[in-house]
Amino acid sequence: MRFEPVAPVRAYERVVEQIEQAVVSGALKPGERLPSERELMTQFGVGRSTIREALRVLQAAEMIRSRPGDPRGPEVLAASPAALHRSMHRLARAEHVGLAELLQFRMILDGSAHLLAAELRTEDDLTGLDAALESMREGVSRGYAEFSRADVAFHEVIARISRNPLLVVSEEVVRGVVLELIEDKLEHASNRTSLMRAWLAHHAEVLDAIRASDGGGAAHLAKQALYDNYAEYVPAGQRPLLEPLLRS
Amino acid sequence: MRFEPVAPVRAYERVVEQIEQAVVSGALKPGERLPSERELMTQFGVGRSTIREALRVLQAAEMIRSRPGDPRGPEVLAASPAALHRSMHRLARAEHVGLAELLQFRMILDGSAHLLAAELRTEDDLTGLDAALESMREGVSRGYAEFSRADVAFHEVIARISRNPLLVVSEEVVRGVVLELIEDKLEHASNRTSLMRAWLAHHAEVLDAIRASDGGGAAHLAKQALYDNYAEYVPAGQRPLLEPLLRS
DNA sequence: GTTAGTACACTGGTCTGACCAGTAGCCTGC
DNA sequence: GCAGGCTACTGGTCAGACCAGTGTACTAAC
Repeated sequence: MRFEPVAPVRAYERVVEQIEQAVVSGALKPGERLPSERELMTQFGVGRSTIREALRVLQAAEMIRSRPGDPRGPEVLAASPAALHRSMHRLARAEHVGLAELLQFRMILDGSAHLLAAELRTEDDLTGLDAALESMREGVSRGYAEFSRADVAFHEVIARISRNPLLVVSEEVVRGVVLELIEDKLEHASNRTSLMRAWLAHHAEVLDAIRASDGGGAAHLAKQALYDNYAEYVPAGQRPLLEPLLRS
Repeated sequence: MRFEPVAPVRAYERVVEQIEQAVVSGALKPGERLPSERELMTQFGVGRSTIREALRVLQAAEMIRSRPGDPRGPEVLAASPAALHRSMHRLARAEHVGLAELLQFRMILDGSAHLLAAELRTEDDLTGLDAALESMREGVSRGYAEFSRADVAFHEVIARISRNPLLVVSEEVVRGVVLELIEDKLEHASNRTSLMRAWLAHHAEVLDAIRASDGGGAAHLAKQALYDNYAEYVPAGQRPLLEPLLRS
């Protein structure tokens, strides 16, 4: 017979618990309002400081937002990857997770998204991809910022075609963290125009593979493109970690 | 000329900012202590409630932990994936992700983990896997709960061999969510012993592939095993979403 | 000298009550 | 009909208090 260690349960934790439960169960939908702090205080039978600490925790988790003076009370937010992004970013900075691991993960996600996209794409999806590629082509002459936005849009279309929100969100988060880690190095890239052209050519190839419903090909192209573009920022000793993914 | 919208900066946010900065910059290392709330109050020149709200936020981010009565003050924690785990869990439950998407995602993660494990495994890793498999074999006769624990342990070893914490954490989270969704159905499974034996055989095959450094084979076996075990709970119309992954 | 027991100073958790700046909506007075 | 101000609220912050619990230093008994 073994006993579990018990931790004292704080009052604010039980408040968080109940509100969180109401949100995830759907009893409180995004856009709806919580009662005011003073009202919650009487409903929960605790002091205002307890309520406020609970609301702070929920706010840090990006579940609610409150604004002084708003008589409608704190707002319930839609689930967003913002909190996920923050915690992943923190973890990455704490260097348990380096660029190599992030890139590895991104190759996995991006490769799978392309594979699924190639297999599941409809004619409409292809039209959307054509449009996204065209924006990128225009972006080349409009400067890096514009091109980058079009690039992100292309990736988002791919992710959407794969029809898996988890894939979409994870990829978005990891992409953001990767960019934050190397943005200073990217700033100094000299030959941006040729980089953009190469990137554009990659995407055109990917699109061809997707059009041909060649999932394996699209996945490989996507992973290869990530490797070609970012591997130089990964310490040489860790690059072998990425290579098995290119062969799959 | 465009202006940025400004958001009022709360006092507790600036407290969070400073403490967080001290932690990520390394000025405060894990295991070290923050001053007591009353001391922080005078250092920051704010009231105790402000300090407490800041500490709550940091605590929700798993950066510190405080215990009443400890005269050494709040403890700075080492970076851990716990916060990431929580936010991913929340997102998975909130986003309209069904069993099909979860399983798809898990096949991707598990497949990639097995692929990497097969390519990166050392002799020591193989020893660890042998031990884990042995525990599973013993678990068969000790009942489902014991077997399940050994199974989880096996998966964790695999994930650790792949040497990517993101993969480890994501897979753990998704596995948890999947189990939550179907646990009621699993409870009623009648022929548990034969299920366990089949599962065990699967794992032995996987181990063989990993021993042979056959990444593709290990990945395929892992995905196939997930499909065989869980596809029956996925609505028939959504099963085609999973099949492209089996062919990669 | 060692040890059991106790007193104390301190911790975080919670409550109360207060004040402030700001908001939304009503409600005048034109 | 409408601009402008009034008012009742909101959240943000502070001050002060009490409590249960902890760690430590001191004391008393052996």
